[in-house]
Amino acid sequence: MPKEKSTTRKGGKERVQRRKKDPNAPKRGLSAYMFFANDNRDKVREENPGITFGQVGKMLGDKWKALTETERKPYDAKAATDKKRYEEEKAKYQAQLAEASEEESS
DNA sequence: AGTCTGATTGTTACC
DNA sequence: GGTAACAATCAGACT
Repeated sequence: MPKEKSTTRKGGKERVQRRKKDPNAPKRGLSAYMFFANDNRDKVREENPGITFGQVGKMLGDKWKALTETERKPYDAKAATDKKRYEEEKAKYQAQLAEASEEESS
């Protein structure tokens, strides 16, 4: 493992729309957790009717890690698929940059 | 060359 | 509409 830095907002401040140097911002693909949540959100809520987001989120994360790589596989696979999608965006995004640069040469 | 931070993604629930 | 923990992630910016 590279580094175990708490992915949690260190400052716990507003991390909404920030730094955006990308012209067309190729956004990133979804994370395995996103797909995991997509499949668990309704399931967790079903077993926990009336559960608030705070509980769902924490519980989801706990279960997420509870899963083994094998169980994460399908989710990771989806994440990888989404990543590919992002790759296309990134490719186009960079292609546009190159094009713009070329035109700029004019 | 290597690291690290910042930005982004999606969920639900509430104001 | 936006924000809040939850986790991943990845690419660009920085040293």
